[in-house]
Amino acid sequence: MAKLIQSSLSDQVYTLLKEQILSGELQGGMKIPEESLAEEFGVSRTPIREAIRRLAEYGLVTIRPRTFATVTSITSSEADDIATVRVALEQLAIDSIDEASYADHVETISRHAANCQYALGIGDRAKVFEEDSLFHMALVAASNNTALISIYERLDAKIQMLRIQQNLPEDGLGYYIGQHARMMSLLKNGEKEACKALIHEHIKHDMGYDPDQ
Amino acid sequence: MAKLIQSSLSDQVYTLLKEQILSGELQGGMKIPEESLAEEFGVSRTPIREAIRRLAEYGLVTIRPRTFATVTSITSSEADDIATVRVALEQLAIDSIDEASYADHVETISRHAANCQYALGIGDRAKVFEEDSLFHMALVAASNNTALISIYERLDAKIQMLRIQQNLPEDGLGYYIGQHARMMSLLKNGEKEACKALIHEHIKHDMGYDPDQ
DNA sequence: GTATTGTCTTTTGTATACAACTTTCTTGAC
DNA sequence: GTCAAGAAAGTTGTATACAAAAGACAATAC
Repeated sequence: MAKLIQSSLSDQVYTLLKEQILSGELQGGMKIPEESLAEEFGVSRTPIREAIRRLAEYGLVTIRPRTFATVTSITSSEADDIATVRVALEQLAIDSIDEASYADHVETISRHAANCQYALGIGDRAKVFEEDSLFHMALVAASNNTALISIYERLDAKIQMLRIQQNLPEDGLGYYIGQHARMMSLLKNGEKEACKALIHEHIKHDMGYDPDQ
Repeated sequence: MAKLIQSSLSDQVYTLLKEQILSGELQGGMKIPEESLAEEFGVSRTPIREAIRRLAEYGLVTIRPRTFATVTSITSSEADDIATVRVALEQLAIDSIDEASYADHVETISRHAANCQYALGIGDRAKVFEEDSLFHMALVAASNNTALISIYERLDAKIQMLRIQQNLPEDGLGYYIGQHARMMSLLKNGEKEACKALIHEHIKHDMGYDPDQ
C-alpha cells in the first residue's frame, strides 16, 4: 500500500508562498512579515520562518536581517543575464536529447504546446505563460539530465517572476508561440543546430530583446 | 562609519555546516541530527533547523521528513550530469567575457592559477582542489553575469563534494593543472573557441571522463 | 522460524515566550 | 523650521516545551 505522507505545515506554507509569488499575488518588493503571514495561514511563526528561509535560498525572497523579508525583485540587468543563461541551458538540453528520450517525452511536450496555442486562442494570457513555461520545462526534462533540470527549474521560477514584473506587451505573442511547433519539428528531424538557433531567437524575443544586439 | 552586522547564529551554523560538508568533514550519507548539532555548537535547535533547511534547498543536505537529515550523496549518474552542465556554463562564461572585464579579473584568475600550481608542488592535494575551484569561479565571475555566477556557485559546491566522495586518482593532476595557464593565454588572445574546447577536455578529465566517449 | 503486535526510544514538527535589534515617533534644543 | 536625542512600537532571533511521528526491539501467537 502506498504510504500517505502528510506534509508539514512548513512545506505547505513554502508551496503556498511560492505559488503566490509566481502567480503575482505577491509582487517583487512586497514585505512579508512573519507575524502577519502566521495569522493569515493560522499557524505559528515557526513554519513561516522556515518557509521564508527556504524561499530566500531559492532566490525568490530577500531577507534583510533583523528587519523584514521582501519578495525579490529582479533588475533589468539581471533579466538580461537570466535570458543569456536560459538560452545556454535550453541549447544544452537540445544537445542532450536523444531519439529514445524524445520519444518518451514528445507526448508531454506536444500537449503543452497545444495547450499554449489554445490559451492564446481564447486570450487567456496567464495560461499562455503557464503552458509556455511547462513546454520549455518539458523540453529540458527530455534531456534526462537531473542537474540541468533542477537548475532550470530555479531559473524558470525567476522567469515567471519577470513576466509578471515587466508585463511585456502582446506584440507578436502569436508568432512567438507558433515557434513551439517549429522547434518540435526540427527536433524530430534531428536538426539540432537549427533548433538551437530558433531557441535563441525565441527566448530573446520572449525576454524582450533584440537578438542581434 | 561602516556598520558591523553581527550575523545570526543561524547564518553562522549555515556557514560552518557548509564548510564541514565541502571539506569532507561531514561526508555524503552521514546523519545530521538537530539535537547533537545543537550540543556541538552550543546553541538551541532553532538555528540548527534553519541552517539545515537552507542547506537542503541548496542541495547539500537531504531531509527525510519526520526522520532525520543526511548529507546528500551524489550518484555517479548525477556526477555525469553535473560535468555536462559545468562544461556548458563555463563555456558560456568564456563567451561572455569581454576585454575590459578580463582586464578587471585577470589578476584574481592568475593568482589562483599560481596558488594551485604551488599547492601541487608541495603536494597539498586539498589546497590544489580549493584553488582549482577558485580559479574556475574567478573565470566565471569575469563573465559579469550574476545569474550565471550564482548558478555556478551552487554547482561548484556539488563539484567539491564529488571530489571528496570519489577521491579521484592523482594521475595527470599536473597535466591537468597545467591547462590553466593555457586557458588564460588563449583567453588573452581572444581565441575563445580554442579556449572552450580546452575547457571541455579539462573538465571531462577533472571529473573522471573520457572526453571522446 | 516467521510474522505481528505493542512498547520504548529517538528525532522531528510546532507553538510560545522572551530578549534584542531596527525603525519610527516624539520631544526638546537651537 | 530643522536637527538630534531619547522613548515607544514593531519585528526578528533564539531558547524551550510539548506533541506526534518514525524506527528499533522485544514479546507473543501461529
